[in-house]
Amino acid sequence: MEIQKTSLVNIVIERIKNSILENKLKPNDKFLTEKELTEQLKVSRTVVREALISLQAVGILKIKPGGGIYIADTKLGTINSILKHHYETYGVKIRELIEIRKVIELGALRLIIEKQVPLDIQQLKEINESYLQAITTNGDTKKFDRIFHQSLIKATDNDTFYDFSEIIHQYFALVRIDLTENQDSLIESYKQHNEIVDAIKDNDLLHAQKTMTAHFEPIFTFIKKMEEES
Amino acid sequence: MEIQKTSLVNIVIERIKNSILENKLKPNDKFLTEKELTEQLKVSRTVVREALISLQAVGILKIKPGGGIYIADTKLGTINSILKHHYETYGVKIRELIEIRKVIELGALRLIIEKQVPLDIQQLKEINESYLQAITTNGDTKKFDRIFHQSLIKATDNDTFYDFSEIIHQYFALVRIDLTENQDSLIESYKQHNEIVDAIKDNDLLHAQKTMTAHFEPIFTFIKKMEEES
DNA sequence: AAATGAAAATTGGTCTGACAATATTATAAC
DNA sequence: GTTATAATATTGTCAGACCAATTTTCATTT
Repeated sequence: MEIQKTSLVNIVIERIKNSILENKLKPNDKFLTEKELTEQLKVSRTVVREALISLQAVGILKIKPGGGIYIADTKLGTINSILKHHYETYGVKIRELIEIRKVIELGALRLIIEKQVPLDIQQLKEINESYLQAITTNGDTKKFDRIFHQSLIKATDNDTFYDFSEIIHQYFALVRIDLTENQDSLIESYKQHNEIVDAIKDNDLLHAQKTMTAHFEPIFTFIKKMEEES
Repeated sequence: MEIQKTSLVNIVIERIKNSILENKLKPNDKFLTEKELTEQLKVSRTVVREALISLQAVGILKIKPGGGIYIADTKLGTINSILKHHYETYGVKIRELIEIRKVIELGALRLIIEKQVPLDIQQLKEINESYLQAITTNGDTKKFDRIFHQSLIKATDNDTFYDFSEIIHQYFALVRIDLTENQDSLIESYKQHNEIVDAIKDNDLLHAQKTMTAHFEPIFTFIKKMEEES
């Protein structure tokens, strides 16, 4: 007997959601005001407000004090706060998150090669060269490393996969991890990036995945050491 | 300048979250009542209610009319409504979701074998036998198929991976897909299940993944046919 | 003493009206 | 035309009231 009691607020929430879909409203579009909603839906302002706040909480609407109500522009962004709570509440292990990242990256390689998606090899190489330059000039290495891996995920021609990958990444960002990387290990990463791209070009999934696995090795040994110390 | 103006409601939300963490409240624990919160936090009932509703929307609290406020027991469950919106708003392709499922399942096999987690082979076999019985007696085949795959994910010794896998599964459940399966194809699935288990037992990752890939083949061809028709 | 059931108290749901804080728009001054 | 200021619109917060659902209390019955 899992019957949901339909409160007025829930009804209003559904109506608003439908209204958004029916009117094909896009992110940052202006929505109706509280006043308009109370008049159209013929419910109290209280109910309207609670519905709006609820929809804002799950990232569908964005309420601007004094400025009106808008369609939120974050695709799956509000999941962040939920993940934060999940992370704080349940004892999430760093190792778990890294394993998931590895699954995603290896999976991306498989999708790219198996599906034979058109891939801009040159662009990947260029990103990696920027990565190298950041390494040699003490630049923002993490930025270009992230762009490289993001590009791989994007290349899978699977937007939903990319969205979830981003979620995992943001989840991962909750964890402070101080992996001190010296220049040598960074250059090794650079070489691995190139090796992965070449393997993709050659449709050599095994080689690509093997290199990616090696790419993950340092962080796994780091985690293992951390776990042993604690 | 992305400074968030801290409305009273947001402050109350943070306080309540902290309160939950500090008091180490667990799912289904009873929380404070609206009255108690208004008195403790010295804000109006309106603010308290809007904060509570917001926290309910993201799956942290559960409000029972007349019965009080409780800590919600859904780990990442409330993400569902967000995913539903995501699915309805952005044109999510079924193919994308299946590809993600494949990445997860293949990743699970890798984790199981590479990490050499202790695995109850016998139990997996038994689940699969229940699957076979369901096939031959026109029983609930989907149920046991799901249990089998769930067990594999669980066996990775990675709770977070399992949680995300469940999210994807629930996302997938949004899609109505009528893949008519005859007895023969179901029995083929049963055999593949067994083959996968045996491959795991033999630490043969390649074989396990190859079989799993074959296991996914029917649904991919089905999707391809669907896409061609539309 | 235990079980039943009605009454009372508690708790969340909705409504109304008011005023404050913020953002937008219109107006006036230059 | 631009800028500064005032007026308006919109969301934020508050208070009080009543309704609906649940829980508790307690008298009644067995």
